[in-house]
Amino acid sequence: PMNRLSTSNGELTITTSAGPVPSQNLKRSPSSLSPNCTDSSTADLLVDSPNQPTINQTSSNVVDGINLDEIKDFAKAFKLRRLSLGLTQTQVGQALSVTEGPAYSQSAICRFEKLDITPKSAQKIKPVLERWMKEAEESVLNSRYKSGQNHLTDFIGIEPSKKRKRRTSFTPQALELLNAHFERNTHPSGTEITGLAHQLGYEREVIRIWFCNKRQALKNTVRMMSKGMV
Amino acid sequence: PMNRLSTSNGELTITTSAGPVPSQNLKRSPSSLSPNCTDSSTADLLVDSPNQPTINQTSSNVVDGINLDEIKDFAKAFKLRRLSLGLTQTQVGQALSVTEGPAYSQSAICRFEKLDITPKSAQKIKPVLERWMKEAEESVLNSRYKSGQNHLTDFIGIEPSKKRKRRTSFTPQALELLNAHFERNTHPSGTEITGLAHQLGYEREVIRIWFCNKRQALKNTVRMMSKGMV
DNA sequence: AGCATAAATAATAA
DNA sequence: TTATTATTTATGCT
Repeated sequence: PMNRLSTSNGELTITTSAGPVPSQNLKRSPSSLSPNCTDSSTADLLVDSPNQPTINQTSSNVVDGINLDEIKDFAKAFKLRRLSLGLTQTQVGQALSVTEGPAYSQSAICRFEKLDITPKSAQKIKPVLERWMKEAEESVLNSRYKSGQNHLTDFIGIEPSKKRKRRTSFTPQALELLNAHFERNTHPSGTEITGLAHQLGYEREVIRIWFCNKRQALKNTVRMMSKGMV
Repeated sequence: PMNRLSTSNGELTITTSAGPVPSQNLKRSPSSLSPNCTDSSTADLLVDSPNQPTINQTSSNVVDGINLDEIKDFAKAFKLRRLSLGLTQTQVGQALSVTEGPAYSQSAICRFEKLDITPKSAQKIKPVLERWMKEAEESVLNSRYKSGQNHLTDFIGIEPSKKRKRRTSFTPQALELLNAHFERNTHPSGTEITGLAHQLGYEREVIRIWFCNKRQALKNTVRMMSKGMV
């Protein structure tokens, strides 16, 4: 059947700050070039002894004196906390390589959360993640008592989430003009559209689409009103 | 400065079940054909009154007698809960269209979470989402006392967590051909994709995705080069 | 160590 | 609503 985790924890209480949800983002690890075939690696985290089963492959609860249930619970809690902080695996990984040295890639975080690692490896990483989680929490808590601006940023050590490229947004002036036009004529000619675009400094296509969507909206409004839904 | 939410909530307590984290998944809305210019839409949720600012654009706390802070808090809580249940926007959307009628697409959920909607719209959707969240919670709680297998499935109404597709690896020959195509045309037509897929012996979808990712990579490269990061 | 990139999710343009 | 793009996550490989 489904490979279910044998975990059996009860509740998990999450405390999240009031601050602005630092919405996910951050340019991915520069897919820069120079694929230097890192030879000087120490690849210890993910490979300790050959062919050891990963945690999610084992069914027992204790292996080599390591409490797997505890690790499973922690992994879940960690992920949830990460999400509640609005952070990506990449961000955490980057933060960690600053704090803890360069051994915590996005991949490593991913594998830990999925428990796609051996018990020994997990045991080794766990305290690092615990420490980080604790600090992250404090950082968030602090922000509550400080300026109100949360300081997770300092903590992360990187630019916080550059905004995703925003879709075109029209200025109120532009909207005014567009709406005025729309009232006169919901189907402007190609020439008119070009004129508007030029006059307002938007791409012609953007203006064209605006009229499409506007007509759609009008149609919906009419329909709703006729249904008494508005 | 940053557009911060003016929310001021305190804690948020999340209770998560023990069950297997229903890892995210679910095929996206079939990228099927027939780009029928849906005219018969009902698009009511997103358009109530013309040019009303969306919630995240307004700074006040109460508009039209609607408590925006409350909605903001709820939106956050909703997202967190959704994540803690391991559900995607798509899944919630699908579940809702079964329960509540066909007006809750992934996009709608996305917009609600981002508060990229007008207060009125939000007010209209909120109770639906609240109800759903409440039920989802109960469903999870129940599972604890029952067989141990959680019944969120019944509730969601869809297959839970299809396994992630195995990562395809392309042969050097295939890559050569694909790259050659890409250089000629980064946006192959449906027919071309089908042809390539057939010729190379891969699934059509795999080839389609390859081009998506390739375009993405190209864009990233260009962006970096223009920033002198390369 | 951990990159490169396939696959999946979220957001947005059309 | 649907199609596609923007971003994140996961994994094959060495």
